[in-house]
Parts: sequence; C-alpha cells; structure tokens
Amino acid sequence: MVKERASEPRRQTRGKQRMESLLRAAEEVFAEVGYEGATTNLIAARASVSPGTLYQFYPNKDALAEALAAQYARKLEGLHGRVFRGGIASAPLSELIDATVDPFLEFHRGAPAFEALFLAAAVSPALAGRIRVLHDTVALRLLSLFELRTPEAKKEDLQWAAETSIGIFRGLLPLVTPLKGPRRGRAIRELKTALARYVEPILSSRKI
Amino acid sequence: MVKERASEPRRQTRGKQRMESLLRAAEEVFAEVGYEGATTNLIAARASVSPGTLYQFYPNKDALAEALAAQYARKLEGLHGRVFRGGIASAPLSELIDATVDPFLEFHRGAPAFEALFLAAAVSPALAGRIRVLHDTVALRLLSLFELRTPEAKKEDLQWAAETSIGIFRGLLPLVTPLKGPRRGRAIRELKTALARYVEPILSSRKI
Amino acid sequence: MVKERASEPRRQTRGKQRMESLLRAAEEVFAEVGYEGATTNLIAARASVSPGTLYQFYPNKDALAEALAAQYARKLEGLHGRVFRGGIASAPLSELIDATVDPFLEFHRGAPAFEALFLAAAVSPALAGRIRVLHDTVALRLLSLFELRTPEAKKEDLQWAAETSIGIFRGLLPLVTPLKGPRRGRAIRELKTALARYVEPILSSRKI
Amino acid sequence: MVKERASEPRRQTRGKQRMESLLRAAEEVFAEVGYEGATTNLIAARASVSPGTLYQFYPNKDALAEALAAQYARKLEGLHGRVFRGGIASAPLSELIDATVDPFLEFHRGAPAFEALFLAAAVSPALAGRIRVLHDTVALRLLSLFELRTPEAKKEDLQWAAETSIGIFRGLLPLVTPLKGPRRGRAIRELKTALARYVEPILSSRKI
DNA sequence: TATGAATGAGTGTTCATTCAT
DNA sequence: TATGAATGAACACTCATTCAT
Repeated sequence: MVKERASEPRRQTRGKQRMESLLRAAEEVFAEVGYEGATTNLIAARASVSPGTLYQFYPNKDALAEALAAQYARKLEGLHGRVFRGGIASAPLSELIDATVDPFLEFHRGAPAFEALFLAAAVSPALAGRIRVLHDTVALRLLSLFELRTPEAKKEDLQWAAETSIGIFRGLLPLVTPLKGPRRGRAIRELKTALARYVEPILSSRKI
Repeated sequence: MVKERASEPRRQTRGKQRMESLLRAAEEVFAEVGYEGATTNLIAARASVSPGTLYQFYPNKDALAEALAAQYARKLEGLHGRVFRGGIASAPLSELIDATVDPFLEFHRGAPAFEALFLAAAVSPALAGRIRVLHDTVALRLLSLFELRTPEAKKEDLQWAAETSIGIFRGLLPLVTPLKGPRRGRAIRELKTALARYVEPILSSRKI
Repeated sequence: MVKERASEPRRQTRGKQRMESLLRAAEEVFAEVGYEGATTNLIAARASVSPGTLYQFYPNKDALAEALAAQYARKLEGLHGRVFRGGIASAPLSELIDATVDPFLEFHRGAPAFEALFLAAAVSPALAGRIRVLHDTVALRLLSLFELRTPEAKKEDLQWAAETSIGIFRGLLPLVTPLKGPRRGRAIRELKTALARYVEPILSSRKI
Repeated sequence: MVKERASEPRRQTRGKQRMESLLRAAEEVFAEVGYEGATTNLIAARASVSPGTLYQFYPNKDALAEALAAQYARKLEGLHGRVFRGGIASAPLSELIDATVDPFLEFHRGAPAFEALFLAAAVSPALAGRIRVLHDTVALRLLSLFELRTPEAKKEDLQWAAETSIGIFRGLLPLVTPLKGPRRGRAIRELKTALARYVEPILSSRKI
C-alpha cells in the first residue's frame, strides 16, 4: 500500500473538502430560508469561510444549487435498486409504493434542501433550468418503473403519469416534512395513498 | 349643492379605489415575477402611484399579499354554490370533480397571483401565516363537501383528505398553468384524475 | 409674476438640484482619481447622500459619465461663438488658434473631469461609446471651422485633420493641466504651436 | 560530474525564466484589457502559474508594470542606432521622421502593452512615477537627436520640444493602433505630418 | 392625501494580496 | 520554490421603508 507522495493530492483534497463543506452549508441555509432567501455571504459564514473562498469554488449562487442538485441526483440514482431487482416488477402495488416512497423519504432526511430546491424551481424558471437534473432523474426513474410494469402502454401516457406523480409528490411533501411523530406517519400514509390510487390503473395492468 | 358634504365620503371612496388599484397592481406583479421577486416600488409604479402612497394603505409587502389573499378567499366563497345546491351531493363522482375543479380553474384565470402566493407560502412560513385565509377557505370548502357526501366518516379523516386534496392541487397546478392548447387540456385531465382517484373512496361511499 | 403653485415644482427642483450636485460630486471624484478609480459610493458620499439616492437619479456609473459629458458638450457648444462670427474666417492663423484654444482652456478650468473622461475613453471602448457626444461635438466644431476656411478641400481630409487635432490636444493636455504659473504658459504655447503648425497648410489656403 | 554544483545556477536561471514568462503574460493581459482592467490572478493564470508564485517574483501589480516598462525602455535604447549613425544628422526632415517613427512603430508591434502603460500613466500619477523610465528614455533619446541637429539651441527649448513630441505621439497613437490597412497608413501619415511640422523649425535649422 | 426624494443595510461578486503546506 | 486555498475590504447596485414637503 503506497501512502507516500500524499502531499500534492492533499491540497486538492483540501479543496474537495471545502467544496463539500460549502455544499453542506448551502444545504443548511437553503433548507432554513429557502433558495431565494439564502445569501452567499451567509452560506460562506456558515461554512466558516470568507465570501471570496466560496467564489473560488462556485462561481455564483446558482452554481451551488446546481452542484447540490447534481449530488442529490447522484444519490437518487443509487436509491431504488431493490425496486428494479428481483420480482418487484410483479409485486403487489402497495409493496411497490412502499419500496419507492420509503427510500425516497429516507433520502430526503439526509437531503434537507431537496424540498427548497424543488419548490423554488417551480417558481423560478431560471433555477429550474439549472437543477433540471434533479427533476429529470426522478422522472426517468419513474418512467422506467412504469414501462417495466406496463410495457404495452404508450410512452407519452407514461410520461404524463411520471410528471403527475412528481407533481403529487411536490404538492404533498410540504405536508409531511414539518411534522413529527404520528401526524407525520399519517401524512406519509396519505401521500402513499394518493400516489397508489393515481398509478394503480397503470401499474396494475400487468396483474391481470 | 351638497358638494361640501359629499367630499368626506368621496374621499373614503377614493381611498377604496386606491387600495383596489394597488391590489390589482400587486396581483399583476406577483403573477409576473413571483412574490419574492416583486418589489413594492414596482407595484407602486404599476399602480401609477408613489411608494409613499402605497405605504399609506398597506404597511408592508406582506400586507398586500394578505389583502389579496383575503380578496381571493372571498371570491372563492361564492364559487361552488352549484356543488352544494341541488342533487350534486349524490351526483356521479366525475361530475362532482368537474363541478369543483372547473370553476376553480375559471377563478384562477381571474386571480393570476393565486399560484404565486400559494407556492410562496409553501416556501416561507412567515407568508404562509399571513395568507392562511386562502388555504383555510379552500380547506373548509372541501371539508364541507366531503362531510355532505360521507357524513358517517370521522371528521379527522375528512380533514386529512381535504389537506391532501389541496396538496395535490398545489403540486399539479404548475403542470397546468404554463401550458396552452391540447397539452393544457391533458394536464387538467391528469389533475382531475389524480383528485378523483384519491377522493373516490370518500366521495363514493354515499352511492352504495 | 405668479409665484404661487410653487410647491409642486419645488420637489422637482429639489430633484434637479440633487442631480446637479451629484454631477458636481462625480466631476470632483473623476478628476481626482480618474473614471476607473471612481466609486459610486464615494461619489454619493461626496454629495453627502446615500448610495441609494445616487441610483435614484443615475442608473449606474456610466450614466454619470454620460450626463457629465453631455453637460460638457453643451457648454462647448456655446464656446466658440466668436470664432465663427465676424471676419475671423479670414483672420491670421495665430489669432484663430488663440480664439479656439483659449476659450477651451478656460472651459477646461470649470470642467475638471473633462480630461479624466477623455483619457479614460481612449482606454475603454465601452466608455468611449457612452461619451461619444463629447468627442463628436469637438470634432464637428473643428470640421466646421476647417470647412469655413478651406471650402475647396475634400471633406475626408478635413475629417482626418479634425481627428488629428483632437489627438494632439488629448496628448498635450496632460502637459498643461498639472502645471501652474510660467511653466503652464509655456506648455500652452507649445500646444498652440503644435496645433498651429499642423493645421497651417489647411487653414491658410484661403489667404493666398 | 558537476551535476550538484550546477543546480544552484540552474535555479537562478529558472527564476529568470519565470520572471520573463510572467512579464510576457502581464504584457498580454495589459494589452488586452488595459492596466486597470488587468488582474494579477489573470496574469498568473496566463503564465500557467499560481498567484502565490507571481508574488514571489513581483511584490505587486505595479511592480509588473515597472519591470515591463524597464524592459521596453531597454529595447528602445537600441532602437534608433541608425538615426544617430552616419549622415542622418543632416538628412532631409522627412527621412529623419521616417527613421524615427517607423522603428518605433515596429517596436510597438512587439511591445503590445506599451500603449496601455503609456495611457494609464497619463491617468494615474502613481503609475506614472513607477514607469517613468519609459518616458524618460524616450525623452532623452529625442533630446539627443534635437541637440545633434540644433546644437546652438537652448537646452530648455529642446526639452520642451521633446516633451511635446512625446505628447503628440501619445495623443495620436490611439488613432493608429486600432486601425488596419489603408486607414492605418493614413493615420500614420497624419502622425508623421503632425510631428514633422512641429519639429521642423528645430530640426531644419542645420540645413541652411 | 400624495409625492418622490432619501435612507442604509444588504446583495452577489471581485481581487490584490497572504498563508499553510 | 511553488501551490492554490484563504482572506476581507470593497465594489456596483437594490429595495423595503421613512420623511419632508
């Protein structure tokens, strides 16, 4: 195991760490005050760093959102492995919904700015363009799932279904996130119910 | 000549007109650039009035949103008369959905800032508190409808159903509003489908 | 003499005064530290005003330069009346040069930012475009003068002569302005000599 | 094997090379965006070097300008050999002007930041002090030439003539440099004409 | 009542320069 | 010697809000 020669990469490592810590700071701030309310100076301060340092790694505020969205998208990629493996394609609907929604909520716990970005994107087309990855990743994921269960359906219909599912999600997430305890559980149940009932005709067609 | 006596009330009338025109200006600006992007100076200019005048009638930006929300809430009050009158309580589900959603979309056409306020409220708790009326009005309206169709249900369940319906609405409205023509029709259909499927078990119970 | 109704215009008057005092402050600061070195905050402070006030009247730094240049151009318009009146068209060359340069130097005393703007324009094309009036006013003035004395010359030649004269001026002004007393007199003499010798073949053709 | 001994001088050599490449980078950047617009970080990047390295060789931005000016001054020293050698001292004026201006313009092609420095110096006294060498070199050169042609003149007059010539140059260079093709030729002709006419009484005195 | 000038802290961003490695 | 991360004061500019008239 060679460990020498580490001094050169160390600087790069420091840079990577800074970028990461800035991203974490941005995440916190976005989550607390929303994207529009967030301030680059505040983010820098939260990362215990001067504004100049922030701009050494991210050319502007949007870039932070974009980088965070990309990171989220990457995390989402690895999320639903189970859904596609094994016989889930033919599992009962409720199980499928659980296998989709639960990991997502779990992910969401560790991605506190996800909601802020998603909501802000619905308001600001400029931001929406920047963080398109996030939306597209989720949409593609859902589309694949739908196609797996209903290969005979027209692609356009499934795309509409994916968009609509995302919309339902976006609309109901604010019901879930501020809650704790049993009320949170209830909100999650409603979310799952709404999704399940909406996609049921699509996802169940194979079962016949 | 009652000219002298008339001047007092006229002044009040002028004030009302000013407030109304300021509200219309705010509505336009909110609709165009969103709540956060809106500027009191811009709103004043849009109303052909100085900033000082604006602040004579509304103490701050939030107050404009609040007043607008209250106005919207009042308009919504009178919206679904037909749904509650006559036999609609026992009409088929799809008809009920149409009778609920269509007037709402019609209202939305004349209330262009509704979406901006609704979305901004999801981001900013402060604003959410200010324009609670809007949300509460819709929630109450839905609750009444649900109670009418399912009197035997527990109130809490129906409240959850109302909140969830609102969430679905909030999530899918951004799918509808930017579109024109047939794609808009399709988006509306998805919205109605999602809502119909979600509330079906609640609203159909009477039909048995 | 009606003096009433002055209250409405008074506010406008105040605005005009502010614009004027901001222009004077900009003039001072440009003269002291050059256009690039000048700061909008410094200009505002020099005018004993907040930055916001500055921006209420001038949308950006360039606009200040432009307004100042326009003012200078206007002053220059009224400057050389004597040169065109009377028999100056056939006066001896040295008299003509005096009648052109002296008023200009006099003007320059009351336009301390002229040099800063002129020099900065030679460096920054962006600024040059903004304050083109200044250059164009002087160029047109010289062209008219040349045409008056040498109507038979080709216009293009006279335009080159005007541009070159301006260039000589721009190059020699920094020799004059920092000096006081007899050395200043000498510098002015060199300036006049350089100009006179350059334009002599053009302006003297009529005398034959 | 003198390899060990050689490492010391080689390091010095490397340092010299670094300084040279930094100077070339500064030259490029000054020429492109002007002295004020130039950024030490940009210069470092242009030299494929870190900012820290730049500051190891030049303590600040001014120092780069100074070093560049010194280099230019040195190049100028060797420029007009021909003018002073042989019988040029008694050559016709136009030939003398050509022999002075043409090499200078040729030099200018290989010294792209010359103009930026010269113009910036006219704006910023601080910079002017730093790069005085440049100005002084040219002034001395002209003075020598004038003295050669007109030994009987008072030195002060010739100094004024030198300063004025430099001023004419500074003022007309911006007319020449942005142009290409025939218009450039014309501009050069005007420059030479202006200079020739100005110095004619001085330089021609010998010819009688 | 209405105006619009005035405020000033704050915004995103830059850059000459320093510092730890 | 060289790196590049780090600084922080400064910049141009904004905007919710107040004030003098």
